[in-house]
Amino acid sequence: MTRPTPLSGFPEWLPGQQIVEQRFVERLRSVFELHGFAPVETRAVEPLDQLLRKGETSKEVYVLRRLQATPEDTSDEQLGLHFDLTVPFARYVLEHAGKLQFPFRRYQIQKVWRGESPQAGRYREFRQADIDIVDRDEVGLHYDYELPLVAAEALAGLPIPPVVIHTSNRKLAQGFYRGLGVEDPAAVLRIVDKLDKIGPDKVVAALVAEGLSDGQAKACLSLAEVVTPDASFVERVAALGVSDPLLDEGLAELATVLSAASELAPGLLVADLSIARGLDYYTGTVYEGKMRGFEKSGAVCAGGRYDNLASTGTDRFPGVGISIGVSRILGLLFGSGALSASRPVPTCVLVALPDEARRRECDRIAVALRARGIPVEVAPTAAKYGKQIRYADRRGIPFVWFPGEEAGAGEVKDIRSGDQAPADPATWVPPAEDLHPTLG
RNA sequence: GUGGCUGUAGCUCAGUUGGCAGAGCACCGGGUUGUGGUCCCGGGUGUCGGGGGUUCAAAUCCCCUCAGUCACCCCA
Repeated sequence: MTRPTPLSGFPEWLPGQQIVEQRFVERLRSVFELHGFAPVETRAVEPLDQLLRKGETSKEVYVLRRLQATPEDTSDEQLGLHFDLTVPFARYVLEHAGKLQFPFRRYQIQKVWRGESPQAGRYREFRQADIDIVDRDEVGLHYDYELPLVAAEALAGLPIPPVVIHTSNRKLAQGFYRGLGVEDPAAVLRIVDKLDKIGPDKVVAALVAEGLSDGQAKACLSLAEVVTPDASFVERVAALGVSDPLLDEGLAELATVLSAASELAPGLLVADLSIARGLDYYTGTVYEGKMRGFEKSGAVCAGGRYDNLASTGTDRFPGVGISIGVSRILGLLFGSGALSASRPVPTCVLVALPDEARRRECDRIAVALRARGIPVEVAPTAAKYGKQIRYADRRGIPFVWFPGEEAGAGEVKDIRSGDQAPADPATWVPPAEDLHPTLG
């Protein structure tokens, strides 16, 4: 048996990192629930036609197939692993609409799969944390600022660099391009989106190469260069002299979002009219959150409004949502050594074992401590005390408990300070910050 | 999916025109029959990412492949 090698794009964390991820997810969940979002989990697979209902995402989807399937057997052939949590949620809403109350707010924290080529912070299997609100027929515009603010609040409570959510509106851009007489708005969006990467001159050149006139290209660039912390982008766009009803609609929507956000949580959202990307089901507001110091590594959260994702012939459930890239954030910060747990094991106390014959006595000490919620393990062997202390030290376990010569007369040592004092397993408590591993 | 760079011990890396696989840190044992970290002594712990080829001889040259990374594409 040769040693297994990693699988490209399928990261696995070490225990210390897994502890970080769990703390991280717990934090997100608690903030989501604080805002009244209900938990949902969907199956890992969806019918392929559900996944591909919108846009050209087929190349990203992993398809499921039974190993023993005969060529004639196509029963599973239509299943694919979900590549995000929004499409499965839209399906879930339609399927359970009769049992849900609208507007429906849910959070969903699960892994998703995409057949992309991996890079730093970019995986084929990764965890996302989504919040979405859907409603029947119409979903209120106020949700367009509520959701990014909840996501920002959840992230702000974690020991990570600040995240700023860049916000734009698909209608605004599309209306602008239409008013300008541009033929292929999608191509323009793709080019304009690279502004921060390739710079204004190359953007104009690429737009001209796409068939735009010099004037059109410069107008598109001017729009993309608009970045404001509040609703003042409206005047900036108006000054560009393009008029179109869809543009006006987009401007009004984005203005509502930005004026609310700049008042409720200054600095978390910026209007950035170069933001164009994201999955193709977005129809209005779009978000792209960037983490300070990691702007080049792409968005750490993203989302937007989707008016047409969930609809049967008669019912329509528009929604707005945002997705936090848990694996990406963790991968980037682990890679730069900027995030770790205070210790790679949950254990708070190691009960030292003086003699194998006294193991039962040590077990009783452990039981007494655990009964009060203190994570404890008993030393694996009756090695020299020096080795047992080192066992704890290597794992970052802060306390070693030494049983006394007589039952109940033990001592506990803080191995960081070396302080050691008599203690009773029935009453001793560690400092609150040592009870469980913390993020740092 | 396309292209560039990289891959040697747990980690960071050295390894000459092809000639016995190395260093620092980490780790293990002992000094120290029972309270660690310092210090001293001892130990290399390795399919040189994997497979194939050239050669008397390959970590070194060639081909393929896997992984990491960067750019593109796309995106969390």
